[in-house]
Amino acid sequence: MSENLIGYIDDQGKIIDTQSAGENCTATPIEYDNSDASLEIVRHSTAHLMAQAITELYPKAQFFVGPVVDEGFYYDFRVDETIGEGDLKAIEKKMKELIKKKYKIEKYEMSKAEALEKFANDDLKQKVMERIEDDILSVYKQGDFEDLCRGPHVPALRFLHNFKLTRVAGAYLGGDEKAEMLTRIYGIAFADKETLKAHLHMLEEAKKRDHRKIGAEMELFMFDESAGPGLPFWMPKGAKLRYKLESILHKAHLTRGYEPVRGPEILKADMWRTSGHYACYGENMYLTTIDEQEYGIKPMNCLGHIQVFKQTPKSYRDLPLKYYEYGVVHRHEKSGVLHGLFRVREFTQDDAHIFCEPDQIAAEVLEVVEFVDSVMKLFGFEYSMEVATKPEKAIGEDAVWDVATQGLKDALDGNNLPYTIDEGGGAFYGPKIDIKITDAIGRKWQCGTIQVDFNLPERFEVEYVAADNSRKQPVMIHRAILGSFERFIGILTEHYAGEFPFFLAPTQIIFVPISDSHADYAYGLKKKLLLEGIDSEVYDKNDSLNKRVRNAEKQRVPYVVIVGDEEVKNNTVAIRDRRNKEQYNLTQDEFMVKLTKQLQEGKI
RNA sequence: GCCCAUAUGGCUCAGGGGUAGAGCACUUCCUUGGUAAGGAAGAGGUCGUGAGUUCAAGUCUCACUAUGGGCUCCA
Repeated sequence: MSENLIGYIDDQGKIIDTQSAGENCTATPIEYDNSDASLEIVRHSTAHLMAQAITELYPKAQFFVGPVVDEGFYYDFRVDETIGEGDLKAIEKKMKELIKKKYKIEKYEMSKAEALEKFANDDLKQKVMERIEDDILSVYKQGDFEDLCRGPHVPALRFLHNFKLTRVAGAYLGGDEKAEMLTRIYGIAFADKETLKAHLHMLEEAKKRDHRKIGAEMELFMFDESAGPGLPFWMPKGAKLRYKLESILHKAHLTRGYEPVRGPEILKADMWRTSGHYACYGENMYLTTIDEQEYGIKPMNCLGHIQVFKQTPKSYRDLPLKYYEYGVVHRHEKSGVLHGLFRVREFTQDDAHIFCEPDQIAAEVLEVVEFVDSVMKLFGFEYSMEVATKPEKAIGEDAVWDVATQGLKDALDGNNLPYTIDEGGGAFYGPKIDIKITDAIGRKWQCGTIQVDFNLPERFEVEYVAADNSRKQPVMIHRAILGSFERFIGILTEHYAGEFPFFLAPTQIIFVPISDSHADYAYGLKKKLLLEGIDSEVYDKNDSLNKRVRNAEKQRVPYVVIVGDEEVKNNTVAIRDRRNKEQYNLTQDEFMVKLTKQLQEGKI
């Protein structure tokens, strides 16, 4: 038996640890390394080692569950003391001490009845066992420490050298908001020191891309305590960036047959009652009273678009009719979930509603999916799609839901587009396809969404005249591609680490005149560029040339352009191309052609 | 909302009971320099807010506010 054998993996991909496998196990051996199977065992055992250390430091600690997760492992437990980040070091130290004791990890089994008896004094273990259906339970033992556990585990503690406890957090027992809150400690483990170090380094690098940090450095956006949480302010640089993104999207909508509309920011509460928002979404809405009338600030833009649609009679010839709006919405998100631009209380959706006949749904959904794809390609994003089904709080009949849900699936299936299912994740008025983007540190964020809705047209008696002169009800497809400008710009910032492509960069060029006498030439160029829709700055402060070049370079601007006697005389520019890391000279005309061409790259 | 942590000039951070420090940024002056920090002088904070303990509080306690890490991944 190899010294590095820590388990086996059978034909079904199930991991069997050495404690469970017999002497003559024929399954494929798992060696101690950084493979997925190996790390799963190692991390699970490290979670146990941590629990053992916590038991020694906090003898009264009671443990709930300690699974392996995507990014390592955690253990949930209850202690009387409060444990902070500062306590992690002590726990790590204790873990290292325990490793030196060279315990073997042993396994034994007992009936569920015996286990219930054995852990009779531990209500958390009782809760764990409630959720287990098996009749035979296993217990793992290392030194004095015993824990009910399904395994798998490494044979001995010596395999657990390379770990790091990363954070301490609170977590509800069983993820239930109404349940007690336990303490959770997260950690990560690898098979060797180098990989652990590399992983921690990667996390550090990801932190540098954090849009909150870059947003402050580049003066894109800000929050203000006196204004309120989750309410972003756009500073000039951020507003320029946003304006560029909006412009790109405007054209993209117009060329795809969408028409702009705009609804009011607040509507009478009765309208929200009719729509179902009051009942299903009321707790997230901001309500106010004006002249003894209750009003609701819009959390969605649908109602405005419906009213516009209803204003004039519509024919089947008008369908599909696509209205779009950069709709500002307000939603009362729980204070604890606010997160930079990713989760705010006021944001602007790139929202559209497509009114169409039922047999047009598939084609329209597909067209939206293609729109999404071209936007994501423009920015080089990986994304995934998810079909979300009927949630607990919902309006409309099941049969209608089934038709709509199937419609979405058919549109994707028919075109071989991969997707997953999010059971119960739909909007209260209909099922949806969510488009999720992965951010710099692997978190997934919902951006675009496509939702089929039979309910609102019915509730608001939306109609069109069909070919046979009868009145029919259109289907509404709600859709957003970026989701919100706030979140999308946050993700873009991390994606590019602030080094936005030319067509998005808030400042596209910084001119550095060598001396005062060259400033006018630079200002002339700046004006010329502005007429082409290109933003530039002239850095003519009284600093040394070297310093100005250095500072300009640090601004994450695509081009730094130096102008001196040479350039003024020949009508040229000396370019420092940051993106391509090269320097070259161009005539003014060549320069303009190059830049206007680059602007075109932002077309979809 | 809940658990834990954090909160010092525009930014990054030091100071841990005796009435505030550094670097960068900012202002003025000198320097007019050909590609990553030239020099000098100066201004700016009562230490998130409010209470409390103390002869004395950024510094200790409590509350509040804001920010950060989490709250699906099932022995």
